[in-house]
Amino acid sequence: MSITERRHRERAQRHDLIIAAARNLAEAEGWDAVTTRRLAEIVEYSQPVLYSHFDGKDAIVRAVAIEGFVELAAAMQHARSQGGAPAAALRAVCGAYIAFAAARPALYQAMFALPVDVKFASAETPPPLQAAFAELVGVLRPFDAQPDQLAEVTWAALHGLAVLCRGGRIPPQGEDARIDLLVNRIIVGGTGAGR
Amino acid sequence: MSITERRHRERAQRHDLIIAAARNLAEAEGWDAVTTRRLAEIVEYSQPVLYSHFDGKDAIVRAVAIEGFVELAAAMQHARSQGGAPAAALRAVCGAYIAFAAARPALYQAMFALPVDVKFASAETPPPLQAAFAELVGVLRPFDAQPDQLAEVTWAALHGLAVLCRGGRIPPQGEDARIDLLVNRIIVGGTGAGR
DNA sequence: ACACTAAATCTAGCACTGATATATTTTCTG
DNA sequence: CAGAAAATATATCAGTGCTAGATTTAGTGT
Repeated sequence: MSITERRHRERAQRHDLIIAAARNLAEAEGWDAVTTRRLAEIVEYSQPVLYSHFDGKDAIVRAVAIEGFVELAAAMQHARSQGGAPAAALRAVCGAYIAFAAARPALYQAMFALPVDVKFASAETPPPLQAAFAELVGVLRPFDAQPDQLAEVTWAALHGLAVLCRGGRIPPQGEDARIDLLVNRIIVGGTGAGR
Repeated sequence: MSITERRHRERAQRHDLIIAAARNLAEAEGWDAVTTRRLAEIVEYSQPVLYSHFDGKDAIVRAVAIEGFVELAAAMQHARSQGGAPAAALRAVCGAYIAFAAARPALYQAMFALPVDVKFASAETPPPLQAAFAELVGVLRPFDAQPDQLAEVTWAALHGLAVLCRGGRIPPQGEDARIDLLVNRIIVGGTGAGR
């Protein structure tokens, strides 16, 4: 059965190759340029083979999005482990979030704009996304007795900053100051964990 | 020249009819259902007439978005004029923003997701959007010496709440509590206008 | 009132999209 | 080595935004 194993391995490789192709193409030319035909051309197979790997184009985008959640969770965890004091850690995590969104706009777009069926706190929530959210909850715990709710609002604020800045709605140069402002409001306005 | 005048009037009516058709169709079936052919069918003209009114589909969406900005500005202004104390007014404006986004999801999507070229603080910013932003700046002035920056962050937070809630990322039932939390953090964490 | 110009509108079509049914090749099995 | 089965490719479908050319409609000059 070694030959069938090899074929299975090659199929798995091609699976990953399709995801990588979609991600690279989106990052280079935007998601509009990601068509099934261009993906097939990059992978050097015919177009319909994509449908033997994925249920459709949306499934490919969703696979890219999950890769993004993994990396975002890692970036937030890394930022948290670096900063020492609670306030510094919070600032680092927020900064890492914004930096991630700015550095990989197409990836971030796949995670939050394109698919409509990935929730935060649900049974079918992708584990990486749960991990990223938990990271934010953890770093917010010192500042509120209800860190879950605070994490939702903070995530919303970070997401808003990221998307408005990327869309050009908000000038990019003030982004650091806005993060400082956001973090300050979280810190000083808190009810404290012991309340 | 009365006949040409009538034709001009009819053209203007058709212009508005196209925008209304796009908006209604998007609100009823989502923006994916808004195609040039379906719009032409609704307006009961051939498809290419759309291109004598607009530069393309994006221009139609942008026209809908600008209608949205007008109504959002009005809603925020109304909310501000109702509330008395600064804190109550702020809460009312934030609530009105979220309510607007929740009540007209497709319209809100046109305003913030689809077109990529509408800025907040720029020369070519649509006046209604400037007005809406100014409304937020005004209601935030009692709470910070730099209301512009605070308004950017607040808008980002509101936008994030709206879009995450709509996307199902965040459970809808806690939205009011999240607004309360956001407003509280803005109020108590402020540096004050006179500092 | 009629021919003629110009504007408005429509028909037909292009290149492209995501997706699928069918044909063809390749691989495994008896 | 023949036949079954899996994997891949060709050809095609309906639908998209958009546009060139034909056609109808309206306004003008005589």
